[in-house]
Amino acid sequence: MRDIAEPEALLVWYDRHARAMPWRVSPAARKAGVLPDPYRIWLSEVMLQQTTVAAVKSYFEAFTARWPTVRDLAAAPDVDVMAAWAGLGYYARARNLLKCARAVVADHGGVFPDSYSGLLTLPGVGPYTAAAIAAIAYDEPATVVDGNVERVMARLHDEHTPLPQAKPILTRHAEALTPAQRPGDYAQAVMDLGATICTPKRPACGLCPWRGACAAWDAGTQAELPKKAPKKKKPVRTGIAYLVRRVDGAWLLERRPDSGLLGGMLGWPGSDWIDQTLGTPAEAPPIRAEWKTLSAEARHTFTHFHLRLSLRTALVPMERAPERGEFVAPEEFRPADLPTLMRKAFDLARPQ
DNA sequence: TATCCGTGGCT
DNA sequence: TAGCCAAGGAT
Repeated sequence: MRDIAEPEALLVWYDRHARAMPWRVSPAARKAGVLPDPYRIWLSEVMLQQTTVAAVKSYFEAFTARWPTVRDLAAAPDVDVMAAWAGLGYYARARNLLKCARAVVADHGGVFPDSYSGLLTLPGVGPYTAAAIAAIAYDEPATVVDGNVERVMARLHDEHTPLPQAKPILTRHAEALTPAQRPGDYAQAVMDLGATICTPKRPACGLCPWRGACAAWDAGTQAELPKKAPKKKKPVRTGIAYLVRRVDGAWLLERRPDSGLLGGMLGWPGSDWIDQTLGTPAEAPPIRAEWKTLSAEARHTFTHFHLRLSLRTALVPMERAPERGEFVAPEEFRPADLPTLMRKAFDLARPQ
């Protein structure tokens, strides 16, 4: 006979095994009445969307050191925030981050809404993030459903319906378990369980506080859950990027359009990127110059395609005016402000 | 509902 | 190496 999964059992486990994170208030401190700053919870949750804790930590520290409050962030220039986000990926998050900060200041007096529905109206805040902020920052019994929770619920209930079709079912299971006591700790506990015990591969069931309640454990199916729809193969696209240096050391860079891939980020001027099967991309030099082609190409994989970027370099005189982009003085140019693809291209082209 | 949107670590 | 995966949201 299988046990019933009890939130209390998970909380006991969490009291002993909660991982320290820069934005987290420990279970002991929460019991003493300490609640985290909603600004820091919001910022961390946006950064954590589809992103690992390890990757987020340094960005979180940098953002909160530079912009300690939502008012500070709301007042920041767009280009500063985009540059600070460079390398973290999914750049729409950074654009929405600013929109959200400015909305909180303009429409909510600089204070984050304390309800799920209020949070859900904010840019870049969806069902998961709204529930996470409500639970963690305000201790409201909101149910968080992220990839960890989906996996834990699929295993607890031995649910074989593939994702994303199974999402509503798994959400109902998660809602049924959410406790009225310590909902903030509980939300973090389920996600910690998924991240450290109920892992995608080789789950550590021997250490799991819910093993006695787990239908997948009983059936021996835990390693194959959750089922997922098969993924499509990524096509290969090719393009050309032009890395232009002026004789004074300035680099020719171009701000990408606000929407679409790498939207709002700095990059090297270039051609369209076309599917490899459609031939080779048309040259699109941003300035008149004598071009050298690098033997190495920049390779980078995005969410839905592989890119092979051919690199052209040139040195141009002071008086030469570009048709696209703007020259950035060497003392103002930081490769770390570029998205990873563009930084790879720079690393291949830069003088040693 | 399906597609678009990054990156780095791990196996 | 190539695929998988991570505290999703917008359209």
